[in-house]
Amino acid sequence: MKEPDAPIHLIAGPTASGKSALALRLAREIGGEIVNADSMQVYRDLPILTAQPTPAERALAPHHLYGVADAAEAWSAGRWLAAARETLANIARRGRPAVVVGGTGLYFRALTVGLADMPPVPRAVRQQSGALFDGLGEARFRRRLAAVDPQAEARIAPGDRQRLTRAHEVFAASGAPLSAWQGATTPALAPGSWRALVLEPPRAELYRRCDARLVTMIEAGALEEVSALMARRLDPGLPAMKALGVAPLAAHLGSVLSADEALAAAQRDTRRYAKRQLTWFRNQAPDWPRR
RNA sequence: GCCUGGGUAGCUCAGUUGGUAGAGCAGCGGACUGAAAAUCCGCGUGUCGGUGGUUCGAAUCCGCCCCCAGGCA
Repeated sequence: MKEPDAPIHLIAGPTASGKSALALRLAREIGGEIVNADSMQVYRDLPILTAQPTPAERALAPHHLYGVADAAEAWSAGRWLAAARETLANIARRGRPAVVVGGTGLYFRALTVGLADMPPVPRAVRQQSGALFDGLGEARFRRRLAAVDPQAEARIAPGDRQRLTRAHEVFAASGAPLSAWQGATTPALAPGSWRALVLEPPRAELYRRCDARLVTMIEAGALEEVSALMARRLDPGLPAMKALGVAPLAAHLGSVLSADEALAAAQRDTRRYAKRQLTWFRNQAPDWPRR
């Protein structure tokens, strides 16, 4: 009788919930390898501010997909999924269990439900869609979109420029509506091959940990990280530039905010993010066990 | 102890001549298919310090008490 494949453990939860520590403990216990499922921890420019595992922690078990991209690169769910598939395949080839840990719900969905298999949208097309939206205004842009993808237009909430332009650019680049592409997806992970767990600390405690962590990050050099990142003068629209804390800390470095104001803003943004994550897992992954 | 100014949402405060209260911030709920630490939608959550009284009706007026901040002793 064939031994079942080494299982894949998925550990999800809001920021500051203790996911990384749990993943590390589990990985050491079962001889597994850790794979990052966090959209910001893939960038190497802000290891402190994005709470990446420290070198000491990383020495205790193999870690993958942490700090593998440059902030000047724009990763995406698709880019991450491709990297994760490859990483997981390699781990499986070694016959070791994998522990996928992170807070990006969409990435877990890509793994367990799948991502529409559509061609990438050229940067120029994307810029055109954005410019069109700004030129026409939402109402007229929506009419234009409804002509080619009425389903997407009807589904996207008022004011959601990002999704409206996304639907438009996919049609412009591929000739088929986004809704059609999204019709069928296949999970990257075979059903039954994985086990998931969602960490859900009590709200008050989670917020305390978020607040405390920002203080620790600043003591550990988060400001210097942001300072170095700002010095690169990258496109502010890049994903890495939107990491929590970058905007307020940069504002402090530019003397727009006091240190206290910047800290308070970064803490508040982090709490709000944690709340959004809780909402996502609560409603998008209601069947996953909690702890 | 006396005088003055305050006690209204988690915080800072508004509240016209009495008609069971509203802003900002914080917070809460929700959406989520390649920017997802993103993007967007929705929601006042309240013994008006307490207690008697006047009144058809009190956050608003009166009495007493409690608390806070200043001032005088």
